[in-house]
Amino acid sequence: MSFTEHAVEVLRERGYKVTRPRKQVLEAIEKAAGPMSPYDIGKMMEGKGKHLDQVTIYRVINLLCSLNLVHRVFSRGGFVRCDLQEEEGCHRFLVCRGCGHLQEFRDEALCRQESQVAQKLGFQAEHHVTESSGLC
Amino acid sequence: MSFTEHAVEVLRERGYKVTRPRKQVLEAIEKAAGPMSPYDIGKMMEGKGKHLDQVTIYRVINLLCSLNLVHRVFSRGGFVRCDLQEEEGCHRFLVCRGCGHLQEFRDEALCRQESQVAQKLGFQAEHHVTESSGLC
DNA sequence: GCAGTAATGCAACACTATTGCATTTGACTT
DNA sequence: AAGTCAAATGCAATAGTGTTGCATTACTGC
Repeated sequence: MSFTEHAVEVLRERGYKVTRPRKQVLEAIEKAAGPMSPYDIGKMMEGKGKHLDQVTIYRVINLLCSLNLVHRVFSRGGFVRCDLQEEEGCHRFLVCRGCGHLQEFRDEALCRQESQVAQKLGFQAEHHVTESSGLC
Repeated sequence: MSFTEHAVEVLRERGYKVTRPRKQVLEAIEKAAGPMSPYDIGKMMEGKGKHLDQVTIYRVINLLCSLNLVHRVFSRGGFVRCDLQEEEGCHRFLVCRGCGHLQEFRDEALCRQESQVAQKLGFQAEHHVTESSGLC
């Protein structure tokens, strides 16, 4: 099952309508090589002769983020598909400053340790996002 | 020695001129309760009757970032003073989703472990940024 | 196919960020 | 204390990011 197909199922399960714009945004993100900004998606659609309003794109992306179907990559100013839905609360990106390659992964131990250190500082952590840059 | 005073010394040491705009941006960030965006800084200055061009603010902030004097907080869209210059390559923020309180800290062990996990994935990490949300 | 609501499109607006070029000014010399 | 000059700023222009309110459209369930 493709990323988009899976996401469509999640939308349905949660009671959200499966609309043309939502499918288009999902497909754009699925096919993209790297993070896509809302603007990128709009331009891509325009290029294909299918106009999508930017406001709609923002709203769709917000929804997809809240459903953990896509993740924002801060350091790249865009969004990527998320294929690691099992766990929540923690995700990490490796971003290569050479080729731009991006890899997402999770690590339970790291996540636990992070929360522990936060706790020692009097903080109840719920969610961690780590972005590492370097060379792949 | 205040944050601004220290930063001014660093600028001088590194051969950068100590200008009125640079001091103003430093003071704005020093006094701020939370992260300041370039726009915030511009408005703050305007409020005090001291105009500062936005382009200048962006350029000053870029310089301060490159000198590790301020850090960007992605999840808040702003910049905070950095008082932990000793180590480089790794920094972490705890952001309280209740009161908005922000705390920066470092943890060598966590940083090492992160790099190790990255290495196992074939990635030579140079820099990590983690932002954790939760409750303080 | 129809009804009703959720979602979209549009208009408008505010903030983020960058480039090129003319002008100014801080640091250094004398 | 005044002069030099490269570095830094200000301005104009431009493009991308992100949000709100409201009228219209189109999915979903019947």
